Amino acid sequence: MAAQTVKNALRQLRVLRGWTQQELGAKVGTSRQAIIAIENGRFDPSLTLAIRLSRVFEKPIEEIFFLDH
Amino acid sequence: MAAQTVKNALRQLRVLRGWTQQELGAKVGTSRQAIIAIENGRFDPSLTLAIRLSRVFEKPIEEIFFLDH
DNA sequence: GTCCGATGTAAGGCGTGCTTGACATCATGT
DNA sequence: ACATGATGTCAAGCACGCCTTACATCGGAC
Repeated sequence: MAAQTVKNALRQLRVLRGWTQQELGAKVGTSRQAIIAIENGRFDPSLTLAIRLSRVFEKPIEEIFFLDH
Repeated sequence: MAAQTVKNALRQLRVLRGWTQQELGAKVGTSRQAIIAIENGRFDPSLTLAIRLSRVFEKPIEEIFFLDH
């Protein structure tokens, strides 16, 4: 089953900027489905993708992704 | 090909603190071999592991892992 | 010269991250 | 009624992250 261990603020940040999932995917060079899966907690992004996301949102990784405990 | 796309300052930070690879692995809950592979650029850590590493080094992820371009 | 800690590599295996393509739903607009 | 855009799901497939076990090397201490 999978399941993510990291929570994230992707959807909130994306909607705030008025971007669609497809637009965000294009910005960071990944697929629309990958964005959906990450936003909905089906799995965690790779470190590479997390860094790209933090760049397009102009926020440090620690303010986008949260690991419990 | 594989190969990492993210460069990191793990070895430098680890040696500065006088930790062995095994000790660092234990601190972040991973194996000695995984630490070696990451330090030597055989692959990138997962986001979860990157966050754990940033915590034991008490440094933001951006100061440990570097993505080109 | 031998032991041991630290580092490194290799192989087999498993779950996950991500891809492409196809299809479903719902809201909005015409 | 129909089209379109945004979101979501599913499935097959591939590469990677990480594990365990095992073995090799090198340096320092005795």
